[in-house]
Amino acid sequence: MTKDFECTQESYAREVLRERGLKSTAQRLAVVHVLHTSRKSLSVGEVHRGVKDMLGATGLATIYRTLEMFEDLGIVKRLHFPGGGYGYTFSQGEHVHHMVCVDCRGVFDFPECPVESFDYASVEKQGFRVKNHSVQLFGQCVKCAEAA
Amino acid sequence: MTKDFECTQESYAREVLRERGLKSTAQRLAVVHVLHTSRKSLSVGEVHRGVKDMLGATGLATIYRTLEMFEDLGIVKRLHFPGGGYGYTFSQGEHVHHMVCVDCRGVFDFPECPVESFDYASVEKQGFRVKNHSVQLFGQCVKCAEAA
DNA sequence: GAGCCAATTGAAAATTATTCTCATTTGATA
DNA sequence: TATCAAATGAGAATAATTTTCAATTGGCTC
Repeated sequence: MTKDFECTQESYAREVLRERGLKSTAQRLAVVHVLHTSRKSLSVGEVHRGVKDMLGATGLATIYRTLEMFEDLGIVKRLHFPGGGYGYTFSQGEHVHHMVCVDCRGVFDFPECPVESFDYASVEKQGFRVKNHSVQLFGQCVKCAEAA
Repeated sequence: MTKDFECTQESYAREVLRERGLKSTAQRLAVVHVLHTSRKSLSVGEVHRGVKDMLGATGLATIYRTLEMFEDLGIVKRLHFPGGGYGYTFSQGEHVHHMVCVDCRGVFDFPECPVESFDYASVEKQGFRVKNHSVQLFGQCVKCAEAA
């Protein structure tokens, strides 16, 4: 693996992997590169294609394995679309939520957490202990709005 | 179809279907019954099993078709679990969000919307027009907490 | 820099999930 | 109760995901 594509995001991934005793393989770093240079969320197949463009023949199973593992490590987020289907987006572990354009599947961050100030009292009095949450906004980005 | 299982939820579904010129078939009403009498979200397969228990042999394709259609009609909601996979829960069209127990996949409603008071300004100044949103809380319900 | 070893990968098979097709059945309406 | 478009069932077809296992490779040590 040359250093052609090295950047903050990859160093971050390397670091997280190293901490866990996992290897920073060319395939894994390519997944990071493909995802973080894309402004839209990518399907498994799209990530696969991107990685193949960088490295040549790459097993699809590796992509599945990597994405699942990265999700556990907080390196990527899986976003689900209203009509079904899902995609992955790069995520540097921070608490960030996403807006997804339902037309182009573009992903836009919003760092404020709308749920943060929410009073869980009413909810927790049922005895439910909230561990984490998922918030996604859906709509249309500027470009797609103009195109329509 | 006997009236054995008739109830508010089914009348509601009948009504929605009629409004759209769709038929209230035994299979569709059974899907409603199975989902709304379950306190946990059900996978496609679980809905299928439930419907077969009520009606006998039923095509799996019908279950897929029905659930997809019901989602469009707002009669059911599809919930995605953190580790992957998803399930359906009955939903009477109201704006309700859900807490999902990650152990038993039980579903608990919370009618207040944590996102309602959120100020979209920061987000919309990027030109993104928010159309709708998805909020899910994950955690542990009382029973599963006690069992653990 | 070479050698070692467990971790990782690729390729294909296996499994699982989902959609499609089309002949048959059924609900809603008259 | 006759009619007919809508809906279903069964299974084939397709797509998505996981598993298996031999071959490769990254990160160490020397």
